[in-house]
Amino acid sequence: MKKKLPITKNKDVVVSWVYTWSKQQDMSIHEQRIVLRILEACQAELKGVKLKDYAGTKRKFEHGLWDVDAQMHVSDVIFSGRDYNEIIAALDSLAGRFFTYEDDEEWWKCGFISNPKYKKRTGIITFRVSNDLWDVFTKFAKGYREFELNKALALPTGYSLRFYMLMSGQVYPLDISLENLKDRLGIPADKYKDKNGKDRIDHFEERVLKPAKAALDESCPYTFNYVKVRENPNNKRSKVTGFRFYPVYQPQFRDEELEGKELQAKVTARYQIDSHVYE
DNA sequence: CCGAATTGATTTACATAGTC
DNA sequence: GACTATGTAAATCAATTCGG
Repeated sequence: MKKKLPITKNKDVVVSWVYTWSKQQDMSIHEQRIVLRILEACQAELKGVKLKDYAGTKRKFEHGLWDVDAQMHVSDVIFSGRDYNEIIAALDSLAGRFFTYEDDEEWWKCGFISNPKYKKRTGIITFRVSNDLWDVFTKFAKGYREFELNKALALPTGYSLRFYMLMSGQVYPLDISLENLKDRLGIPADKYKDKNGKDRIDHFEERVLKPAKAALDESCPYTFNYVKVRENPNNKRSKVTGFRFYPVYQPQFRDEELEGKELQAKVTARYQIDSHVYE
């Protein structure tokens, strides 16, 4: 029986992503990197780079019947030092997380990864990614250019990535309270406040909003503008309670449109391989 | 009573000092 | 050096008071 793969507009996938990701606020930076490495592999695949040859010998992503077998080196996830307790903690935690997908047609849920392994002393980690999840990742990766992905990997904070996820597919302006925004970005509620507990909007803007916006402006298909939302909208000096984000679509950075045909061919080719196996 | 000036409160921009 | 916390002055609006 041929498995019906979800055929959904990229936008829907991205929305699904945002939804899921927003629930992963406590995901550690190492877990995030693992997820991003998977995304990276999806992009490589989209670009037609054979996974086997991708990034040297240590990294492998091989398609199986139900899963993608992934192999990488600890240094792909943990940049400084190599404490295997850390990588085990990250794999363990990530294996306990679930991705939920929903569109008009179907609903499903699966773990981010399964069968995580760490070979001691070699620094090699392996795990499996479900084909369903891989498909979603692939579609998401289409909207996220490689350059920016690398930047996200390097960012210890990952704010820009979260903003991207927040704004992708967003059509209307989005109001978010300061508390909610901090929550979504994984910033402790008491950060960016002075000792009296008052918000320092200036710092928040400087350290969080501006860098994220700058990163997205530079290379992403979706970015945003924002204005401050005040307690009393008529009073320009009243307290800032949140922000209103205006999504900005930058089609010049959307390679899906330009290379759409090529990408479609690549993806379809793999689908056909999968289909063949299923039948 | 009504508008103008003063006072008060609050936010922001800029600066400075401390920390890893 | 990058980041954080704190301080201070300028900006600016709301409320109050003043003068006619």
